[in-house]
Amino acid sequence: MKALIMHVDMDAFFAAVEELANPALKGKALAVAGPGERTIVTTASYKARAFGVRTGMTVPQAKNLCRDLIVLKADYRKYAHASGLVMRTLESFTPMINVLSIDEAFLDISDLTAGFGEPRDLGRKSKQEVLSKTGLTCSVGIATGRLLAKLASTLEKPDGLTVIREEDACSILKGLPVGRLCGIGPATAEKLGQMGIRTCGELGSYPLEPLERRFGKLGKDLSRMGRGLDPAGNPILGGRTEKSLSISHSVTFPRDLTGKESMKQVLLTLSEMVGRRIRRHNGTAGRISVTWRLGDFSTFTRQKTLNAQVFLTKDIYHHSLSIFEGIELTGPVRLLGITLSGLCFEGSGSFLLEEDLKRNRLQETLDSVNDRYGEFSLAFGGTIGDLRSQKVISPSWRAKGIRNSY
DNA sequence: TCTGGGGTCCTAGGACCC
DNA sequence: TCTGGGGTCCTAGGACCC
Repeated sequence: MKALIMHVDMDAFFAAVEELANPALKGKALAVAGPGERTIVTTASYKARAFGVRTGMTVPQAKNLCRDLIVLKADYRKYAHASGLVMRTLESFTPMINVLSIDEAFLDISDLTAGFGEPRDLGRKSKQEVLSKTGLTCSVGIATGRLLAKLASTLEKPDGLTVIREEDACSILKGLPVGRLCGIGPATAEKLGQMGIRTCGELGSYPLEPLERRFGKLGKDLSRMGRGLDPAGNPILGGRTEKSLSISHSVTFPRDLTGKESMKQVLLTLSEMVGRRIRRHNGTAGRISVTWRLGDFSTFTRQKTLNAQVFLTKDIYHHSLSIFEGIELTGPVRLLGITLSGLCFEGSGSFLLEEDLKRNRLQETLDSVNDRYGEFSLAFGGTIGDLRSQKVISPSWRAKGIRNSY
């Protein structure tokens, strides 16, 4: 028997949570924007969407379309809390759940429909439960695979419920633009277009060989996707918890910066931010990358594989700085970021050198004070407290793997 | 007052080793 | 007096996702 998958996608999640927290906002044209001054709309309420406001627009662009638009700064703590309620509610249906992001999850409901009758009844029941437990609406898609379930959840948004039966998949895909499938973005859609492929129907019936020649490994997946099948090797639902592969922080400056000196202060702050996160999870990093973006949006990275795993702010800063000093900046800098990778979560190990022991104790003291009184209450000289408002979603919100706690 | 921030996966070239 | 070939690690960049 084929697996039956349900995809649950919250409707205008951040905006809906804000409306719930402040009923005066209910039904208003609302946009939630990122941190900082040069920011974009991350979520628009449906009222705002009616004016043409979309995710990814700059705030001025959005306001141009909708004079009365209310713009709120994202408050991830609020969203994480609401998300926890949503996911726990879904988990009460089945442990076979794969949390895809803060507002989305897949459920394997293959063995579940017996108790709920038709798949549609189960979809309806889960929507009711989410609404009654959280006050939030979601859109649900049910199909024989993740690709189609995810597509289905978009077909009747908001507050939708769509079941794609196996026998109907072909007719739905026939005229559907390839870009509607999760995994086919603008670049791939453009390349497919050059081959004369515009719809999923055309993609599914296209000979495999030229697709593989053009796209390599992706070619086989594309062919499957055109026929409504999941890409090969898609992760299995309900697997073990996976750890992050990387931890990063970046900032876009209010105005492009030119002086390398001022950017070093930012590097130190970013080192502290990624360092605190990796220490909180008892991890270490074996690789450090520095990312910078120029005013023209060209983006570069330089990375360094380390001889030893690191987790202390001072060490992260030291290595980032050595990368940064080797960089020749060819213009004003818009964004600066640090990524830790080559992660290991088996603990920070023992401290063989007295010096390391002392530095680690100092770090633990700083971390515990910051834990109690808030980020950057205490920090090495030079960190910039202004970044402190830029809280992030905890790593358990990764777009991959199975959540185990909130 | 064009274009956030945090992620994953894939490719491709070079170094290096056997 | 010719330029094998596989495997692995490292690096930089691109595509895509929410």
